[in-house]
Amino acid sequence: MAKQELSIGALGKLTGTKVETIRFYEKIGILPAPARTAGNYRSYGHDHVRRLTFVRRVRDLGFPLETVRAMLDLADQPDRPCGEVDALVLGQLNEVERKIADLERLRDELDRLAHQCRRGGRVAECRIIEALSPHHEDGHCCP
Amino acid sequence: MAKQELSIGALGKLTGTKVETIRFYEKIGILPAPARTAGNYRSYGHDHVRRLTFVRRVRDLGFPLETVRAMLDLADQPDRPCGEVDALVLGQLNEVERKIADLERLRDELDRLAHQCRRGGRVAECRIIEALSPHHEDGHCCP
DNA sequence: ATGGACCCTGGAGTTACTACAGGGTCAAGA
DNA sequence: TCTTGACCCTGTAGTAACTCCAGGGTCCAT
Repeated sequence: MAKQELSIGALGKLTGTKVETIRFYEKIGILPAPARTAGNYRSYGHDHVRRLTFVRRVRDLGFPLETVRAMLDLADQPDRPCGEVDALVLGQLNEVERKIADLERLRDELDRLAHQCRRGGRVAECRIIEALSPHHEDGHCCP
Repeated sequence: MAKQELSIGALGKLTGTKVETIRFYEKIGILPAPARTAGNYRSYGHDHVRRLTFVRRVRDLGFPLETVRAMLDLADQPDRPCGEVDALVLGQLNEVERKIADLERLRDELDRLAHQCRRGGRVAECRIIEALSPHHEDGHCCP
């Protein structure tokens, strides 16, 4: 395989992705089909690494593939009328901020648990459910 | 339905959860089976609201049900030997912090896009993929 | 007493992977 | 040169976490 070019297995290792998942992303159009070697092996370049890393991270943050696709479209052709882009960007900004807030509450409680553990040898009380309960600005509920 | 008690539809609305999903969580043991009315309707109380809200939020943050289950177990019986609990808590603390870092980079780029849009009428350039690419401490890859 | 909104169970469909089965490619070593 | 083990190919089937639908019962406001 030519220098700079990666086999599917190498790409998988670099990005923490299963080989089957990479082929799946190609099939559904999330990743562009790469060049092939003489022996019909897929051959990836650095932009594939970046794109796949992005996809995997956004998925790991709980966004569906549909959202990933919208973000990739934005990156692929950013010179589109602003109205189209704006609602998308603002909506996602909103969701990102909600997730950050939830994760911070989760982190604080996990932190507390870790310290409590180290002191008493037992956890004794765990408020992890309360950390992400109603009252903390409800987010997506209640009419 | 007695005061304080909710039908499955009401619980769904309160927590932003589909009725079918609630029944699914009951079947796989994430939510305890609630009391039934004379007419065989499920009847939920306030602890169900809190528990389900927690489950939905943790899922929305990209954690699998297996992790949700582990967290719920921790909440249900926190008085367990610390060694057991510690690895779990620290591992999750780690993941939570990685997610927060990724979300903050995503937020910064979305923010930039929103402002760029408002100024030029076009987005012109979008670095959203770069925001979650390698280099930014790789996270879960590279041997 | 009846029509519409809501509930029940059980089973099929969807999304996003994940794991084979059956076979070809390739580099290293006997 | 030949072989053998690691890796690749396509295609299909299985899994996780929902989501939808069919066929039927409950509830209550008119």
